[in-house]
Amino acid sequence: MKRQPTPDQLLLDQQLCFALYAASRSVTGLYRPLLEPLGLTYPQYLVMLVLWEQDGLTVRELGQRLQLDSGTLTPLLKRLQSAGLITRQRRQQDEREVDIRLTDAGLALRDKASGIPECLAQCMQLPFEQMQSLRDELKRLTRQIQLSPNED
Amino acid sequence: MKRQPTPDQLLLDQQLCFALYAASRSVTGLYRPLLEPLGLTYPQYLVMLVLWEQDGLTVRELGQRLQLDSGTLTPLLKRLQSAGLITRQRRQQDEREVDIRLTDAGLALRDKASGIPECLAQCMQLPFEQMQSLRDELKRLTRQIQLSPNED
DNA sequence: CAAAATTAAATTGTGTACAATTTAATTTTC
DNA sequence: GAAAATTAAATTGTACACAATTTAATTTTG
Repeated sequence: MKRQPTPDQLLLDQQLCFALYAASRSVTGLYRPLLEPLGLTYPQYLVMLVLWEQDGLTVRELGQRLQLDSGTLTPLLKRLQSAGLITRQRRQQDEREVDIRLTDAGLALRDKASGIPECLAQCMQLPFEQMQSLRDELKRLTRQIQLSPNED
Repeated sequence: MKRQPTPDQLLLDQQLCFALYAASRSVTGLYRPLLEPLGLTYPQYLVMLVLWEQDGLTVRELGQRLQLDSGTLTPLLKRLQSAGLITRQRRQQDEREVDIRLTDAGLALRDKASGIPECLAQCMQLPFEQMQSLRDELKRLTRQIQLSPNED
């Protein structure tokens, strides 16, 4: 009954997926103390980034941008609404769609968030160029995955 | 009342964090159809990878390896136990610790999982060397983050 | 144009994540 | 060696993710 050693391909340290999963959660952890004074969670911060860039999107458009569905966004947006940062309103021209808009408070929060990216760059100790190339390689990977047919 | 354009630093597409977050969820999505026949979720698969590598760890040791706490692991491990893949037992020499061990079924599942890494590599369309370097850069980033004092 | 198909959100249910607290066992200290 | 401190899991509570279904509005089609 000699036990086979785990083949290299199944070793945790070999996995790109785990490196990604661990890095993503670590970076999110860096944001936590910076976002806490703003009263935002990390996914909520992402929504605010999108809205600061372009206000007045539908839930669907926000979802496309962030790759999140209404099952995730609807409750998250309700919390942002409770916090007074956004409004949610059915559109007149198509009542199926819900228009998400920043309140004055939501817009004002951008100033308080403006220092966060630089603070993060400090924490990560990555030269700007290296940060860019890592980011772009990850984007390429994500795009590649989403193009592939995902057998159905 | 002219609205200021969002500064570059706050643009979603500039964020390394979002590239990481999106890539991690995309890759997890690739695993889903491959793990479903094994009856595993992605975090459960990670636990199995660790146990296939070294059986008989405590919850704390598993947590160190995967960077997860007992709040996440305890219910996850209970599900693996319900699925008949592991056993959970208090250790005799220290009753605070819970020993996690593979059942025969849990060990046998390794064979069914052995093809997954290659399948993933196919999907991601990344040359092996590039996959390795991306993985190692992510590990370096994670290590860097976890070293930094995280102001307290 | 009315029935069928499609679409956008919301809802439901399961499974993480993670902070904070609790419980129980072990170590340390006085 | 008993009280205090520490430690390991478990528990509690909040907030995602995401599959699957439901609801309501719009579009397409026969």
